Formats: sequence, structure tokens, C-alpha cells
Amino acid sequence: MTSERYNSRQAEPKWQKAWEDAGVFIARENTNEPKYFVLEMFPYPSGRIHMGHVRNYAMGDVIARYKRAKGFNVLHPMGWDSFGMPAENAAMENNVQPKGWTYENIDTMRTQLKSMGLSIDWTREFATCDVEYYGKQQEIFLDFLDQGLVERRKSVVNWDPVDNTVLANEQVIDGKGWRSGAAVEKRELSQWFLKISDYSQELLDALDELPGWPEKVRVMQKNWIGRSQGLQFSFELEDENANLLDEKLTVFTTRHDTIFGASFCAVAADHPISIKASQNSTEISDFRKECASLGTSEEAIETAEKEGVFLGIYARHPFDQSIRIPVYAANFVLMGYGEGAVFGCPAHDQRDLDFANKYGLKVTPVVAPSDDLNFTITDTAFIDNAGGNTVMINSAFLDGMSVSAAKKEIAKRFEELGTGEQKINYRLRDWGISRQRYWGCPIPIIHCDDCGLVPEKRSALPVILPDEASFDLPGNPLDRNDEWKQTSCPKCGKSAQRETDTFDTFIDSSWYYARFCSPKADKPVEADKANYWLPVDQYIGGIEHAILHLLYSRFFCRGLEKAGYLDVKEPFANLFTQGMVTHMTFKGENAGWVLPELAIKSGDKWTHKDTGEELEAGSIIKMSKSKKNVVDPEHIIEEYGADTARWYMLSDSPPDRDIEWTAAGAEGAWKFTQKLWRTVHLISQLPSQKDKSVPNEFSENAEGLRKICHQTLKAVGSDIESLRFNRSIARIHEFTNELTAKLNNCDGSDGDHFALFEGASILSHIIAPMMPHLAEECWNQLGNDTLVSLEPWPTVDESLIVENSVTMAVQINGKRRAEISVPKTMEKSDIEKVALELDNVKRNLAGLKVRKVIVVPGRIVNIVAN
RNA sequence: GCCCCUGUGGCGGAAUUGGUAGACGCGCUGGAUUCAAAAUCCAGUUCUUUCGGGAGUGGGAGUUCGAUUCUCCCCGGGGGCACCA
Repeated sequence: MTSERYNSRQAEPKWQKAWEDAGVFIARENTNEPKYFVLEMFPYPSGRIHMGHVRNYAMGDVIARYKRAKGFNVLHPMGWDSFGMPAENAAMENNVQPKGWTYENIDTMRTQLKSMGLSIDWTREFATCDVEYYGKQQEIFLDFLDQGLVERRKSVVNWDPVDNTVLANEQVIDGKGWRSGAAVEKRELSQWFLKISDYSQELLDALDELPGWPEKVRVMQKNWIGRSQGLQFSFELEDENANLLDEKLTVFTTRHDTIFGASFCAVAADHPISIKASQNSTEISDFRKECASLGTSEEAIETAEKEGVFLGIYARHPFDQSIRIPVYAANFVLMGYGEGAVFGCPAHDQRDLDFANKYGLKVTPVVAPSDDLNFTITDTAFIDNAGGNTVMINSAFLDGMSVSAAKKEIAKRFEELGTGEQKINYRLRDWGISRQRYWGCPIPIIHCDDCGLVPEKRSALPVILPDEASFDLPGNPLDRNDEWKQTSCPKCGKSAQRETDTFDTFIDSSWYYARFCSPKADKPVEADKANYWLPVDQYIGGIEHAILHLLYSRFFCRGLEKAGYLDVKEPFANLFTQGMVTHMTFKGENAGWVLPELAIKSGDKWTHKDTGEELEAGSIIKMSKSKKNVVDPEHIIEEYGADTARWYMLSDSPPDRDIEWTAAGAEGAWKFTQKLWRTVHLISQLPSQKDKSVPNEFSENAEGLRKICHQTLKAVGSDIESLRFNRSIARIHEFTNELTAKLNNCDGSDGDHFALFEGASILSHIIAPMMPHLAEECWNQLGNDTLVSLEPWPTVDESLIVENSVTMAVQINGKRRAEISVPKTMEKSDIEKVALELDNVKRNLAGLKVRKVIVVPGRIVNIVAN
């Protein structure tokens, strides 16, 4: 027989058109089918799709197509997260407009995604830079304002004095702006904030109600929210001459049991007490300046030495007025956390100990191991975090108590004194959403000299971003666009100015899932649609969004609920974080980083295709443009077809782990598509079994094939449902091998023909989620004139799955010695008898006495002998 | 420093509740087909062996009739958080 080749270049566009013509993937609301919303994190339109996109969307598509075949009404939309810095950077570098650049990229990437054959409902597509989208976002902002979820307040930011803009912490490198290289200043600016911290406890608690999220992500969010339970209390302060001062010093601690070990207090450089003291002391004001010059980045903080300056003030010990505790300003105390002030107990905190040793402060141990009450502390603090066998010492009325009893006692006494209370602090800060950027959603606020900050009238929304901006000067182009900026006050009508800041682009992606439910609606979100579709049943994306995007979305969904848009709190019921696509890197002394397609292997060396220069094959890391270890999906789809690319992205590696792209792997996936097609094509040449009833008799071959067929069908279904695509692919390989083998041994009987035809049909179905074009081609080749994408998932014939006999291993003292095949229903005692009669068992038991025989039906026989 | 994940052939990785370790794929070896090659098909492929076996899931101990799986200690790799009081 001739072996036919599968031509993906011809087949794929053909089936894509057939799906589109039939409207196969358009989601409907008025059905009796249960709904299923599958969503992959939408892409940023950077220019071209990359392999990470292929992997992400291939996974989502498997689920969408499978669920559709299982009878769900599926919503599987696509959009573009299209505001943000890269468009402005491109504008500056290439002298283009962000808008044009962005929409061109979207056009390119849409075409590329469509070539993947994704089962997307394209009628719902939108970009966050569409005025129809960001205008609704402005409405939501006004709603949030009405609901008290928005606040304007001053905050300290990293300011780039050359680019005239705020920088995120990540954009500050060694204290300098990442673009301008200018020394970054700390500046106080008025910014808009969303009050996410009001939801700290709720966002924390609700994590426990998200069993469909990876434990890892929940832990990361938990740490990020950072709940800590402790005591907040005030010290009385006195000057050098022991005169009581008016102000008090409020501190937060989780270790109030160590109060008698306090040997200093430390406040942040920006603390009011520190500011006041600096007015009369150059030493202190110099110290404050030094602290201010330090970046707010974590690197800067970490590398700085613990330093402080005495403020000339003492705190009175709350339980022993004779103890004076010196108050320092210190660079390691953060104004943003707790009260911006701490008491230091050097004996039981390493950082406090380092500080105390540096400034010659007292070190008094107050918690001791029960069996060594006279121990001393030199360089290492004694930290009793195990809650072990310890006891309070040197602590007046606390002596002899356990740590937890001491904490309770102190809390009680402070409450009685009325100078302290138990308190919970969170690490989570409010979300600063103002950005001094052009390419974002304008904040719908107007600054009026008389009325102050006035929200834009709803009837005047959307506040439309000007189409063009000039980037010839640093700073925000909106700020220089007078025509756009000048407006009138919605309240008094006098001339006024628009807010020229735009929203953080994380806002754009915090509600897009809800907009997909009613993408054309006049309101931002239509309640009935949102309540029908939400929460997203399966959300898929990269782990890099574990905290910010996913936490913001959880908060935003609650905000939408509060504003009355929907009745859902958690936007994503199930979350899956997929791994990255990696590739080997190549580097040449002259060529620098080299693209994989230019690296040629000869023996165990790599050389440059054009220059012949020897290349060093480097580490296998995430595909990135800078390291040039990228493979363009468009080339792969052109060469092998979308199905092959999809198949490869789903094979081998578990989807949550990284996958390495290799040329050999792509080749392998391509070979498999050809092999599968060949087998199905050959089967299609046999007498057609379409619509024929099940024959009465099957050969052993045919019976065996049918069993494997239905076992595979069942396994592939459950593997897809648990997102173990690599396993379902292994099963499909196995079954295809079996089908080919049985085809070669076909005896020409009706039974054999039927089993082969049935196998090929089911194979067409089970590959459809992964390789939809090839599936259609196979389905068509088998004489069907319907679309397999519209066909229901085949039903498993459970009677074929039940095995009558079962193979069991026979062990002697835990070592495998033999194997027996017995009827599934055989009694334990009979199995034991059969096992003991085996030659190999007898031989190995020679000279030993059987002590015990363990029989686990269907699994194992273990003979214990000595 | 704290928290989490992870470690299985040459490689990616399989292994319901503890029950035949290495499914499936890649690679490699041999064979068939071919004038030859590509493609395809078949067989083999953890290591070791005196061919009876023996060893083996990062290392060490433990629980168990039985451990890749559970417990403890140690080592390697990855990630998150971090002057958080």
C-alpha cells in the first residue's frame, strides 16, 4: 500500500476555516449545558508570539476542547493586555506612536495565534487600550471611589530626576534609574491608592477556600500578606535630665515577653521623633540625609550596615521606672511597618544584638534554657523559636514563667494600664496606582483650584487618551499636552486641569476576566452574564504572576462585588501555573550570543553555521531575546504545522515544570503525527465499518485491541481532567503502537475490521484536544462528514475494561522471584497455594521455613521465610 | 535567616491508598527494506555478573511482610519572602 503523507500546510487552514464557518467556538448563554470558563493569562502584544505563548495556549485549548466534547458550554476568550511601558519605549526608540505600534502588534499576533488553531471565541476579543475597555475601567474607578476603596495620599517614591518620573523598586539599579542612570531621589508625591489592605484578613482567610490553587501560590500570597500578631504599646519619654516629655513612643512587637531585656529603642529616620530631634543636631540631620539617599530597593537595604544615632531621649521602662532606655534613630527600622518604632532586645534578636554590640549597649538575657539559667550571650542571639524547654529570667514578675505565659501576662498588664493593646499587623501595603506615563488609562479626576479634586462626570466618560504623544522631552507627555489637560471643573465649571497620571497597568488585568462575560456591554460588567460565567473554572498562566496579578484580581473582584457588579468574590476557582520553555544557549567569542538555528553540531562540538567559529554550548535557560536562545513559533508552525508544535509543548514534561525545546524533540513530534496519519489512513482503506453494528465474534487480537482502546479512552480523559497532558500523550503513543501492530496482524474478519475502525475513530477523538487539525483530517478520512470538534467525547465501554485475570508478583522476603496469572476472583488461600507451587518459589524456599504469607489480591504475594 | 518545591537509566520523565521501579518519548545499538540514502518497520537498551544471581530511585538511619512513596538527619538543585520588630 502507498503511504500517504499528512500535509499540515494544506489541512490546517482548511479546518480553521471550517470551524470558523460553523461558529464552533462561539460561547452561548442560553443553554442547558453546564458552563465552563477556561482562561489563559492574556498576552502583552510585544510583537510576535513566543514558545511560552504556544505552551500556555496549547494547554488551555486542550481543556477547552475536551470540556466542549464532554458537553460543557465553554467560554474560551482572548484579549490583549496592551497598555504599558514597552510601547512607550518603542515609541522613543523608533519614533513611532504607542497606539499604532500596539495595534500593529496585535494584528500580527492575532494572525499567529489563529494559525495555532485555538478554539477561541474571537467575537469577544478586546484590548485593554481600546477606549471601550478603559472607559469602563474609569467608571469602575469612580464606583470604587464611591465605595471608599480609593484614597489619595502622600507617599515616598523613587524619583528619577532626569526622566521626571516615578520608578518602581525593580527599576532602580544600584541607586540609579535603569534608563537615565541618574541617582534616584526619594520624593514625596500625592498618589492614588486602592485600599487593598482593608482586605488583608479576608484575602488571607479566603486562601483556605481555594483548594483548586497550587499550594505554592497560596503560601506565597500568605507570606506576602504577612500577618503578624503582637502587642502595640507606648513608652513614656524623658530628656537627658529625666524630665518627662509630652510625646510618647508607640512601638509594635511580637516579643513582648522580652520587655525586661530591652536595652534600646529604635525609630525610623523618618519618624516624627527623629525629625524633631534632627532640628537641633547636625549629627542627627546628617544621619537622616544619609538614610534618605539610600534607595528603597531591597538590595540597598540589605547591604547597608546597621547604623543609628542617639537622639538624646530616653524611654521609661513601663514596669520599672528606674530603667532608662536610650532612643536611637536607626536605618533598619521601616517607617512603613507597624509604628515605625521598635524596642530592641539584643539577647534574643540577632539584628538587635549586632546593633547593641556596635554601640556598646547592655545585653540582658531574659529567656533561658530550663537547664542552663546562667548562660551568656556574646555574638549569637538566643532565639527560642522552637518553643522548647525555656523559662523567663531577669524579668521581675515574669521570672519562672514560660514565654507564652509571659506574653499573656504582659498583654494583660498593658491593657490594665491602658497604654497597650494586642494588635495584628500586615505586611501588605495599599496599592499605589498612579503612574506618570502616557500609555495607560487616564485617571478620571479633575484638579480645580476652588473645588480641589473632582471626579469627572460619568456622562463625560470616557476620558480619551490623545492618539499622539511627543516623547522628545523627558517626563509624561500628557503633562505637556495643554489642549488635553485643560478642561472645566465638573462642579463649578471654572477652568481646571485633568489629572495627567494614568493607572498602573495591573488594574487593566484585574478585571478583564469579568469583561469577557459581556465584552460589548454598555456597563463595565453585566451582572447576569458575570454571575453565569464566573468564577473562571480554569485559569492558566505563569508562576511569575503568583502574587501581584493574582492578588490584585482577587481584591478587584471583591471591589466589583461591593460596587454591585457581580456576586462573586474569588475570580479564579482553579489555577494552574505552567512551567517555562527553555533552550540551550550558544555563545561565540566573536559572535556573542548566537541563535540556535545558526548553531551546527559536528561531533560533540558546535560551530557557527556561517562563520565556522566554534561555539560554547551554555546552560539551558528560559528562552529570552537577550540570550538569543529563542525559537520562533511561526517558523515551527510553517515547517511542521501547528499540531506538531502543540503536541511537543504538551509531551514529556509535566505541564507545571519547565520544558526544554530541542530540534530532535520537534522532529519526534512531527514523526508521530505522520505515523498516526499513516495508520489511520491505512485503516480507512479497509472495508468501511461506519454505522455497522458490533460483530458477535472477535479474534483474540481484536478483543485485545478493543480493551486497550477503551482503557486508553478512559485514561486519556482522566489525565486531561487532572492536567497531566504528558501522561495522556504517553497513552496515545502506546495505543497508536498497538493499533499499528494489530493492523499488521489483521485477519480480514469483520471483527478485526470493526476493532481497527473503532480504534481509529476513538483515536481521532482523543487526539482532538491536542492536535485538532489532524483529528479532523483523520475523522474525515474515516468517512465522516461532521466535524470531530463538534462530536461528543466517546463513551467508555466499561465491560471492556474489566480484566478477568490478573498478573501478580510473587515475592520472597520482599524480593520478586516469580509472577503468576490468576483469575481476578480467586480466593486468597488458593492464590497462596498456586504461588507456593511455583518452581522458582520452591527453589528459593529450599532450606527455609515459611513463617507467613501475605496475599494482596490483584497486587502481590509476599512469602516471609527464614 | 525563614518558608516552599525538587532529586529515579545517556536524556525528558512514568509508577491510584506503601504492593512487579524505569510506562511513554528522545537518544543509542543491531537487523529488515533500498543500488544507495531518506523515510519506514522489527528487536534490544538501569548497572553488574562466574548467567545461579547481585545491586539499584541524592546519602545515612528508621517504621513495615514490603518504601521512589511514610518519619528523622545530612547533601545537592530550584523558587518565594526578608532589616517586618
